[in-house]
Amino acid sequence: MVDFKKMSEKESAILNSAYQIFTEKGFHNAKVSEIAQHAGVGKGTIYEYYASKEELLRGVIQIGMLHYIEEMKRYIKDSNTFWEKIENMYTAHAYFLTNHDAFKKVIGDHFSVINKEFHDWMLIQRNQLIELVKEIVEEGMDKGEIASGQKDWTATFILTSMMGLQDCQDSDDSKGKVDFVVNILKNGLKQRNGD
Amino acid sequence: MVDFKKMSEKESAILNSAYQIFTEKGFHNAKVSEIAQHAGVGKGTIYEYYASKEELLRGVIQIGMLHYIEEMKRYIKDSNTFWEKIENMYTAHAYFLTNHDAFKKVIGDHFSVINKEFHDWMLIQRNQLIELVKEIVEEGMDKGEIASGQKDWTATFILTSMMGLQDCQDSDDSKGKVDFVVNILKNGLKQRNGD
Amino acid sequence: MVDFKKMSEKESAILNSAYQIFTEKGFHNAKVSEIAQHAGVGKGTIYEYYASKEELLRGVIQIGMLHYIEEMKRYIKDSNTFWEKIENMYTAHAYFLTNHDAFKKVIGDHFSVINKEFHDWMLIQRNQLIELVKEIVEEGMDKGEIASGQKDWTATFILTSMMGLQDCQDSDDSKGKVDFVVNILKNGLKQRNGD
Amino acid sequence: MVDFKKMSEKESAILNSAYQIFTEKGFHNAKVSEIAQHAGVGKGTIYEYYASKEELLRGVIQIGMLHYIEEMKRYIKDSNTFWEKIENMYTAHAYFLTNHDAFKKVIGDHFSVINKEFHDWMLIQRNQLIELVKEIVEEGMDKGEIASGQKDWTATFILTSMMGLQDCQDSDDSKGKVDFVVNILKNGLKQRNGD
DNA sequence: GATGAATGAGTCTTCATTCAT
DNA sequence: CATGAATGAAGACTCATTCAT
Repeated sequence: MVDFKKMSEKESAILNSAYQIFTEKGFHNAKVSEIAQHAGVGKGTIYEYYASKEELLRGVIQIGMLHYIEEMKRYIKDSNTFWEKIENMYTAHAYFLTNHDAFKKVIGDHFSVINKEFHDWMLIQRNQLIELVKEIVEEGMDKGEIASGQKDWTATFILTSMMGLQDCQDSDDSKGKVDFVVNILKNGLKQRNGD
Repeated sequence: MVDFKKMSEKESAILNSAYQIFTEKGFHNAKVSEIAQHAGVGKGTIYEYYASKEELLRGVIQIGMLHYIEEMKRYIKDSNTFWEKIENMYTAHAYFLTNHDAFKKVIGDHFSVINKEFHDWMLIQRNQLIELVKEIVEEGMDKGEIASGQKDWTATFILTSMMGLQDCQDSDDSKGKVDFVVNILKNGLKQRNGD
Repeated sequence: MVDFKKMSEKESAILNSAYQIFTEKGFHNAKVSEIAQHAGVGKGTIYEYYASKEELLRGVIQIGMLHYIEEMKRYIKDSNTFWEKIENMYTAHAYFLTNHDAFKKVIGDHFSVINKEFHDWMLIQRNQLIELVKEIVEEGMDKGEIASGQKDWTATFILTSMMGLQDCQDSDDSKGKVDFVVNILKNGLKQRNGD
Repeated sequence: MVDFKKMSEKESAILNSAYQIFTEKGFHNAKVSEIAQHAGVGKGTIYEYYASKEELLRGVIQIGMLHYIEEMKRYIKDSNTFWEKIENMYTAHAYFLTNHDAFKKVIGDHFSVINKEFHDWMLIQRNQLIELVKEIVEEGMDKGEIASGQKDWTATFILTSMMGLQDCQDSDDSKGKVDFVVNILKNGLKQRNGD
């Protein structure tokens, strides 16, 4: 999955196994002994390279992030226009996630502690939200308030944009950001006649 | 923080304390005994209401989610146009997060297992990404490729939009979605003369 | 099962339920709350009659023992000869155990902590012993060393007699007792011509 | 007490300590930590060898049973006649119990949950029974219905024989067994003139 | 008397970490 | 360097018992 240069074969094996086990089970449910076994090394050997389980997690994430950002930069390097860069960056992101699928779980999914039943419940909640937005989108498209097109993607885009509002600090700040984002959306989604 | 009707005072206290401790320390580092103490009840009392620590987490998240979605619906109810709805929804989201600040941590932040030092490192990584995008944005604005304005917000918006690409399944799917999103961005961020 | 006079209906219900639950699950795995529920009373009510769970167990056993001994005496009362008495006593014992089947579990079976798999293993061990004795018995019958007859019962009888040797204190004591018991067996099992 | 070959010193120590603590306090009142301390090992070490406290109990009993049966077989091996075998078996049994005194407690005594006061009460109950039988025996000897001799032992033997009637399934079954056992007794205990 | 919500002492079990080999 | 047997701190969970109603 993740390949590293300048790293002993053992360390590389450890990091790879850690990556896999962490992504599969989550940090707390992953056992050092399991990682060791998976890597084909002794438990103690891991501590030759990493001072603690947390240090190991950091190793995994660092490697992942470095690769991610490197890849991002590599994709952008040969682009000239803004839109080329953005498009390439997005492509790199999508590509990275597709090929390092599990990685996002280390970064984003902490629900491994939760059983499947509940996880499904969470998705239902999320879907409720998406449905809510999809209805609004559908109505908007019908009335011609926004450009017709992929309803699902549009709803997802709207929802995703909303998630960017996480760091508002006060009412004014949030008002400003909401305006800003909604304005972009307005332009982005409005009826386009030709282009 | 979270207020519940139809719930014994004790259960409400437990849920509130659980909410607080979970958001402060993360699920795995939160101790049931600590939650009990914080709620001013005995350890055993928690188990009268919730069969396990996980069940308790679910209780916390469920309540949070229900409130979140309820609030969302309430804000939208009296809106007529698409853009009113969207704006209100965004406002509700920002408002909710501002007022239930810690909640997003239960849902989105799993880095509580990680010490501050490392957390900072993560932010630096993230900032690297933002800086990368900010540079692109700046250049784009300078060259007139996109409308001038809030550089930070624009970069964040671009980054956030990118995060919505998480569920691509194959190369074609990702290509389509990238195109879709970039197109919206193009329209959303392009030079607007008049409006 | 067990009926008691001079006892409130509630106490009687509690004792009966305790008897049942204790015999089903063993003392430690029986929960006071379960007994209360089974008896149709509140948990606290049990403590009105019995100071503790142990006290309750004592109540159950005492009642059981009293009945057992009473019954024994009742059966013997009208017998005249030694052998009538013995026979009646044995009959009473067998009858009691058949009708208070579970009671012996409280008294004799402490393996409720052990899962089925292991319990079966224990029985196999016991059977090994019985088989061992049965072989000896068979051989003895074939050679005419003992009277022919029920092999199983004979083996069981021999084994049971052996169990009576539990309280030997030293080598001499045990020697004496072994001699004593074996002598009775010799006479009891030897070829009988006529009777 | 129990000696084992092919077993690490640590495991042997654990098993011995478990044996001792279990026999002293009973399974439920024995604490794993206490066993560990007694064995001079860490609590966790026990779990290196035995998956659970129950597994440990099984280990203790299995070893005990294996030794018991082995010893039994060893004693019998060189015997030729039926009565030699029986005598040797009985001797082995008595010997085993004398030397592994506590073992019978793990197997047969579950009253460790009960305090001394009550345990004594139980013995009194048992003695009542013995007294009852002793009286009958005495009378029988006086009247010449049975051979004179050790009254105590005779009473115990009779009582022990009775305990073998535990597995009767119905009235007929019990009748048959009672007859069978009483008949052996009749022959075993009757007046022997010469021998 | 009767109740059951509340309690918290008590224990098994896990697992990251160490260190002698 | 590599190992894995040994460790013990830490914490979820149980359930007998209490006591206000």
